[in-house]
Amino acid sequence: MKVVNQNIEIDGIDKTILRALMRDARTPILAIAKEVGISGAAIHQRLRKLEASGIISGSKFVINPKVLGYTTMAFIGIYLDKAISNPKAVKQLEKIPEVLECHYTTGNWSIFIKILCKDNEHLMHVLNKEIQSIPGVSRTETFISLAQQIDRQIEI
Amino acid sequence: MKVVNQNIEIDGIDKTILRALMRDARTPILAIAKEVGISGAAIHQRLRKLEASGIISGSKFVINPKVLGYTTMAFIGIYLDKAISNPKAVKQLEKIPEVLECHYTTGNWSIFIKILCKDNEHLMHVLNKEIQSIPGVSRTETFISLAQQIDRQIEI
DNA sequence: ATTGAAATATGTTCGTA
DNA sequence: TACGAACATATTTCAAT
Repeated sequence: MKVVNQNIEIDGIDKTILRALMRDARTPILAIAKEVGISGAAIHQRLRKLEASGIISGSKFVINPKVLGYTTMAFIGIYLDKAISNPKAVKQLEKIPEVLECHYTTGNWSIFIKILCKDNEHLMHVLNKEIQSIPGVSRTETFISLAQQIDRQIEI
Repeated sequence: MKVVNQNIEIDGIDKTILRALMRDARTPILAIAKEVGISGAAIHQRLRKLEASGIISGSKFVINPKVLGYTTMAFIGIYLDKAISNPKAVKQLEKIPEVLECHYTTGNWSIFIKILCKDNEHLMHVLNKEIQSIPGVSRTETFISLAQQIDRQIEI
């Protein structure tokens, strides 16, 4: 597990910087500087500090999967045989690009995943041909997302 | 529902551009230009086209919640009374910053959410005080994520 | 669609307070 | 920490192909 600095002091200016960049990673430093009322150089220096602290884990372009025809999101609870090691199953799941998230969870399932497919037919294929064929997968329970109402990061 | 252009032709160069920016939203255009072997101006023009197509829905700084002490992720299936309208419940969930995702799903639950809390105590508070107190919420089922192994976007 | 060059805008460094 | 000025890079526009 990666060690991260847990002793960070984030003041209001830092929060403004982070909030602006969480909304739009390309917000110019000088636009933020103008908003908070200090110089661009100071914003730049604070950004360096925030990066060093580990609080920023990267910046990403977010693509809209619907435009590419991916309209069917689903959550799948997976039951694994005792025999198979969970990490081995995760390695197989990593090879399936439709799997966007994978968690070990408490409760009945061994593994819980989020997948994104083009349509129900595609979902069925991934479920029956890709996931069910992983050694150790005994049973799955699928919940299709009919609509996503909230999608955001934690509040700073 | 937002209308998006479904008739997009994405060639290999577009894919290289998108993949670079999905990895790091601040990748310089000229670095991409060098990688694919065409001019910066051409990359710039393709980026404009991709933005106009709607395939890019934004760019974000990704923050590492662990550094802020948020270490407990959970998924919660929510049962709603027939009486309450689902959108009303969603409106209440929007007010809870710990709720990162919210879906209408097939299956037993009316609503399925992902939440991120500092610890189990915090999770219990959000569950018992914030979520259970929403009018119409009759019962919930909680699955705590012990570890997240995969977290990514769809492959381009 | 692509190019190179020019014009703008933005990011970064540094000496100083 | 913060500042401004100097400097280095990056983005954007444009006429031409």
